[in-house]
Amino acid sequence: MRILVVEDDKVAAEYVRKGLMEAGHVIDIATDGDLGLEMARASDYDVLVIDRMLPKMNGLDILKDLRANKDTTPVLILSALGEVDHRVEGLRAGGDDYLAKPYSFTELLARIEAIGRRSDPSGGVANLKIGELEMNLLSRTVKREGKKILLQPREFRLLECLMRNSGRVVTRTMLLEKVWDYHFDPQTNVIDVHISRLRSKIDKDFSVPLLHTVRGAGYCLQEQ
Amino acid sequence: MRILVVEDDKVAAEYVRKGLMEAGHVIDIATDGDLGLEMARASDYDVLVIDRMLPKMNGLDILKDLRANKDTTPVLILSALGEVDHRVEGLRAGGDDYLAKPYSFTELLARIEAIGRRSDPSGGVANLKIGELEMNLLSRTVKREGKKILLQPREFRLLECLMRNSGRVVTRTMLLEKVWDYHFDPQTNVIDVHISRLRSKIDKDFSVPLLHTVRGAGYCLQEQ
DNA sequence: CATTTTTGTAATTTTTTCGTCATAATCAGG
DNA sequence: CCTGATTATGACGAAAAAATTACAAAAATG
Repeated sequence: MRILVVEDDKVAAEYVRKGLMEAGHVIDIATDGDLGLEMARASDYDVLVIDRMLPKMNGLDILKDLRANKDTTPVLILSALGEVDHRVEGLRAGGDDYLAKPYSFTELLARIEAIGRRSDPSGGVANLKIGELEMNLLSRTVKREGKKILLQPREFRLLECLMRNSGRVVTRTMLLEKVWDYHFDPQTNVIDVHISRLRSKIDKDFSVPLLHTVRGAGYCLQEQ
Repeated sequence: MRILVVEDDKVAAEYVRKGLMEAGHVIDIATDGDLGLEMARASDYDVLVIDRMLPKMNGLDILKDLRANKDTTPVLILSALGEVDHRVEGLRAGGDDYLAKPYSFTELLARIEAIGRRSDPSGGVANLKIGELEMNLLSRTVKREGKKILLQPREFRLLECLMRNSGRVVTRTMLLEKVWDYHFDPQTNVIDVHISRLRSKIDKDFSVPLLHTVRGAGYCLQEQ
């Protein structure tokens, strides 16, 4: 795939370029917003990776400009902080997915390939679905069997993380990192408490549980 | 995988240990350079994670010493300073990868698994299969003839070890090392008990047994 | 600035898992 | 067909992990 990375931090950009090249893609790098927009317009990329914070022109403005001109190239927005509103903003502006720093390269690659593979670029609404359980990232709503489920912000992030990794075990350490931004062990049972609350909302009133505990490791969201 | 972490900051080391354990690996920790080198030499690890700055002996010196003695175990170098030349230094000394602090745990895990996979390509397979018996490492589930089998954590590790060595006899000593992380003989029949439990789950309800006893030696998982 | 909502902590209960022991079964060699 | 050694199995209780509950702190809201 031809990928444009708009990122001002040269070390980070170089690192991403190297990794994506090894994965068999062709990469261009733009180090500021103006250049990024110009390159995105001039050339036909399969995916754009845009940092939210950029010199000269904000990442979201590039995205809005492109979308205003009917450009439907899939866009992945990188944001520095995992704040709730900031994460949705990228989608609102027309992004196809977002990723909060610090991310692992594996994750970045997976998401780039996911949005690049998507057949209908226009319908790039961020929707996650496991069995009868659906999550819409844009409207921040969750449904199971059509019934609306109200989640607290933290519960939403927890479920989002589990849904993005459905079918695989998400360890406690990973949850702390992805959902709480903790890079240490808080020595409390925050996770247990929130899992319990989440369960009472998404599993309690339904016949088949989706959220399974994996003792000694973490949790796994899966059908059956 | 068996992983040695050489890191003097005990809190950081404990955090990494916990995370890697949840991810299903066996971890040893060395809190200074001398000890790290000694342990790396004495035991056979799949991956070494070495902090660059250490008391008693520099991380790079450990690495150089190992490489000078033809030890090719994959090494991931951790460094507090993310500067480019340090990265090059680490790689030049024989490291397989380099990660600058502060890093995300997810990224550390991804890299450890990546370099571990490089030396043992079979290590990265998500599914193990012997005849009709299947193990999914991502969701940590086991099936035989399509039927789900619930295993306890220790039973799962036991089966994983047997499956990775299918067709070969796995000795009791090997099982103690890989499954229990015991480096001594517990003088009890733990293994027998767990083998018995495992059998009752994977073989009992099926016509052909897969788990065979090899008297005086150990056990062997095999078709027929 | 008061009120409501949301989140995190701590205490408690419940569940699960593990290892040991006691005893039974099986095997191999004489 | 014994016999000693090895392996198999079942049951029990301690320990660990996770679930739940109630409450307090913190954050958001108007």
